Amino acid sequence: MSIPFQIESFQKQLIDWFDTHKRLLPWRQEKHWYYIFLSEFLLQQTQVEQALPYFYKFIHAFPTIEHLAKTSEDDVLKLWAGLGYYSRARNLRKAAQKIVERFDGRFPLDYKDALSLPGIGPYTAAAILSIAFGKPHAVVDGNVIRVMSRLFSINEDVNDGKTRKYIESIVQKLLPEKEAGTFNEALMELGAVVCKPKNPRCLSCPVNTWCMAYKDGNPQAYPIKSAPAAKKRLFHYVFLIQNETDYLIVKRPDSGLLASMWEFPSVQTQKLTLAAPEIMTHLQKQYGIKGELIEQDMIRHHTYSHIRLQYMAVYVRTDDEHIKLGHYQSFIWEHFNRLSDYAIHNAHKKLLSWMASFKN
DNA sequence: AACCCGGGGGT
DNA sequence: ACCCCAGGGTT
Repeated sequence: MSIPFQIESFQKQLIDWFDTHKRLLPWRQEKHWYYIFLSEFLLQQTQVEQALPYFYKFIHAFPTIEHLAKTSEDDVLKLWAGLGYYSRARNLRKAAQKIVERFDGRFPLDYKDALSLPGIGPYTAAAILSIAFGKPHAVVDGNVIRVMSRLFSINEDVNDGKTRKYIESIVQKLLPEKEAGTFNEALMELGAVVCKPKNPRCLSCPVNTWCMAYKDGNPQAYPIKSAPAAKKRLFHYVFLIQNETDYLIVKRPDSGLLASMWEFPSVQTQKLTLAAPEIMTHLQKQYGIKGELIEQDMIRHHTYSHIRLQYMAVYVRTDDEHIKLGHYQSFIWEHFNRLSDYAIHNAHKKLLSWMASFKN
């Protein structure tokens, strides 16, 4: 399609708004590519406010790409714990290693080379190359899709590959060669702050005179999306097992859900209404541990993007020391006060406060 | 193309 | 309780 307005006016209006209204973020102060690189990993599927404390932690722990390349996977995961999508942390470290070893410590300026880095796809490659190096690559993220679908009232499913290509072609036409990075940042900032999913602030929008959805009075109707798949329902018993003074934690498999994160040994069941002897039978069959069930927690809920998990923690005392690993990578007994040294995912982190009530 | 992969914020 | 989302990898 051809853009039904003067593109230069649109660009200027958007960039002028960004210059005066942009949020002051740490990776916008000194525009070193390493800061952009780190922030883009943190910001995948993640809000700025949520990513901020992690950015500071990582910059402090790994001031340069070389520091990041030299660290262990466990250390990266521990720093990432609580942020979710943990493959990002593993890929971040692998990408740093490849940049140091293959590209001499400098970010590759070729788009295909950037795409070859683990954890860097079309969006992140375009974002880093445009924002850090001024290369004319258009970014298409959730914000851009929402803004474009409203600007041009796109009545097609944005989850469809065709629609995605269509939006990409539009953004490429709107992109200014000279200020590609600023324009990209401005477009995403507009989506995050003004052209929000709900209650868009159209009266404050610098480009509302060109917005078809605003003209029609239905910006909230966009973007049009097909219904997501229904979430699976899972049930877990989670065992807080005490041996003398220490608790048992285990390391998850290195692929799949919560890969390589630490947790309390768990079993999947069909329901959460088992009697105590049945619960302990599961524990013995799966992990080879005999013990005494001291106390049961309440049923808790945890929702992932595609799973609705209900789980119940069980406080168990045992004299056993060794366990059957099952699908876990490894196990270790640790004092309650030391559990925070491990990368434990959020669902099980919630159990620490309950544990505090009976630790001794 | 479909599915897998977390967590917090908004309503 | 249910909605939304600053994507990439795998199959």
